[in-house]
Amino acid sequence: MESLALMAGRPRKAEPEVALAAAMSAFWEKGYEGTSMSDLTEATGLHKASLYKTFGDKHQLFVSALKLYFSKTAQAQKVSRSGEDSPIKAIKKSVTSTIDQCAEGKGCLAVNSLIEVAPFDPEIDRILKQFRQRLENQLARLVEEAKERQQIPASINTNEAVRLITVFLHGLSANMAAGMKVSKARTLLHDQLDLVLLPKKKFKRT
Amino acid sequence: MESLALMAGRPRKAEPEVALAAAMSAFWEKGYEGTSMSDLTEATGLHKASLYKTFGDKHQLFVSALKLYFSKTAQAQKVSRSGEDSPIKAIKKSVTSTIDQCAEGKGCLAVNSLIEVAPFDPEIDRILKQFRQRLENQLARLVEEAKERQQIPASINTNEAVRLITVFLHGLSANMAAGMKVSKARTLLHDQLDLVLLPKKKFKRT
DNA sequence: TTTTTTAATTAACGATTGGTAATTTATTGT
DNA sequence: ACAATAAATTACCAATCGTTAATTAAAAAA
Repeated sequence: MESLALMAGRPRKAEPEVALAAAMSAFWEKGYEGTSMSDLTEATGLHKASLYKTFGDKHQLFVSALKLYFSKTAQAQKVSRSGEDSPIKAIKKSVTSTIDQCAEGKGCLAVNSLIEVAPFDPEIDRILKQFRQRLENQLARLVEEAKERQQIPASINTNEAVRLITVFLHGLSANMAAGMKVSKARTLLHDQLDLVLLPKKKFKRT
Repeated sequence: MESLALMAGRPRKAEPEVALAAAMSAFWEKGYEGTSMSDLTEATGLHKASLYKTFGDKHQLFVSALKLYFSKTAQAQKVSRSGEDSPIKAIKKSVTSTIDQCAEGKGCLAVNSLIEVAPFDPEIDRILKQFRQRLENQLARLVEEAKERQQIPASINTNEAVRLITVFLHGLSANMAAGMKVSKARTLLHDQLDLVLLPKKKFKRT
């Protein structure tokens, strides 16, 4: 059985990959509970029974959609910082691409799910934690590189800096879900990056 | 008809205020769509029909619960900073009380709603924006006071500082909804406050 | 005691939910 | 032409959703 070759049986209306991408968009826009099977059939162009046959039940479909979201996000970050030699610029490009992906009042599927489904769904919780760890490791590596190249002070605590950035990203995502403009989010993000990655000066308190 | 006096008719099983508080907890824990009318009857001890008679439909009940949440939050902040003369300490106490309220893996009802319902519900969106504005005005006032007392440098942009704090708070709330410990959140919050309210030093980039 | 008032309770409404079985349509292999 | 295969399609399932009407229970007022 060849992958590209002709197969027996009635030909499918849509490739599973594009149907999954459509399902991902639906979940992203309306949330897990907010997306009904009818919404999914409308989004994918497939009928209920076909969805169940191809992807299993709603939960399994959501898991697949979430994983697709992660791979797309990771690839977008990779692309956005490709060819960038400066670690600190790579950080900026990487996190900015995350923000850009949150456009159109949808926020970030990962953060939305963090609030909406993770508290009641151990499997989703595990997947989200895993993805978050990958993102944080990636950022930590770049911070360490920036230190080595003396772009930022060596006194900075890498893990703390990474946490301050990712938590802030989550906050931006929440606000973008409720309509914050991309331009506003980018400005705030760059302010935060400067704050976190540049050293502070002693200041006498009264 | 006196407010505290006896009224004709069968006595009610629970005061509307305590029923509303119970409904608020239910929405807080499970979200708007995730909380069914059955959940609400169980939480309040009232039957469906009584809930409709007392609070209107589910949406009106949610609006009332959200407003109760705001008044409780505002009061908690007020109490936590009462008697505190130092503006900068008042800021810390105020925002820390917000974090403390997010305990037990529920996050903050306002941030949860920001993601889950605001994008599809103009009325909730308006209420949330209004509440957010009140919180930001409160913080801005304290930041200005801190400047006047020279606790923080006058060079700080008040609105920007306030935004960096509130967005970070939203990020913390999202993470606490998914299980981040209160102690961890408090540590990160204090790091962020120091970052935002203390001046940065010039650093030579390569 | 009877009337009035208010809330509790029961029962039911149509619509929608996630999920399946049975059947039909369209293609490949023999 | 005739199976074999795989997907589309239709119809349907029990359960739950938010919501409401009708009735019953318990108190105050007459």
